[in-house]
Amino acid sequence: MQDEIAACCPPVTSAELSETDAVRMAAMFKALGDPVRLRLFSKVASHAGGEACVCDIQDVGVSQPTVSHHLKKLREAGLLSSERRGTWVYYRVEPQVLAAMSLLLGGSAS
Amino acid sequence: MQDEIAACCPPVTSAELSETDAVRMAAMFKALGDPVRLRLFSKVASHAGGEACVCDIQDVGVSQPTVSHHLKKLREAGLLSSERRGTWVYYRVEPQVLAAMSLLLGGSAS
DNA sequence: CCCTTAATTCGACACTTGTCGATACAGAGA
DNA sequence: TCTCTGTATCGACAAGTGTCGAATTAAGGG
Repeated sequence: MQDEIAACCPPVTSAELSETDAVRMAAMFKALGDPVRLRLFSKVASHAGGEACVCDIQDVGVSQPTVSHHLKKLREAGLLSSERRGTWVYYRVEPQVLAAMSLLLGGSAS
Repeated sequence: MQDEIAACCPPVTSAELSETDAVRMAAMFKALGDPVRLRLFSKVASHAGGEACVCDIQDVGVSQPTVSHHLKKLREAGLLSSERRGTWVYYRVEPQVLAAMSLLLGGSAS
């Protein structure tokens, strides 16, 4: 298992990143590089059941369109996935991507 | 040991980030959110002896002033430290910060 | 001193990003 | 079908970012 993680990348301390890998990984880090986005991500990640409705997490001090915009960015970066169920849209964390980032930074895969 | 790491933060999956912690951590992720910067960081981190002279790592496809600019950003984010020795300036990774990010993403501290 | 090499700082500019209000879309119920 | 609530998209704009060439500082060697 975890083939996708193995694909990219070993810890930064062990080998130099290729340009392509750097582009891929930088996009993920960039997605967490905004305080509002990081908080949204954190709210989803720590929410009971592993998923959260937008309505559960949208209290981060910015307007509703801005929340939606940031969630889209997190989705495009592959960090979150979304699913509509009835009126509500639920977001959940993509664990492989999270693990890949953690691994790159030198931690063990969770 | 690792008091600074413990100070910020437990894994995202275990608790929601405060606004202040989100600002602190987002700044670190942001620093790695550029491909050129991530490559520079990777080159320093994987360099023999745990440190690298600017001249060792400046071949990343952008001009030398741009390299210097990115290294400054990484320094300001606390990810790298620098020291001048004679003509050359050496950069090295700050391990606590790296560990804090990895921990936040759910990996074990390295 | 002057010259050479290493690295940073400066000034400028195109491009990206975060934010908002207004608007549109989706589903559930009356 | 009309309305209400939840979410996404649009259009606009100020602020931030990555990049460069030119100029500057730092250190060493003639």
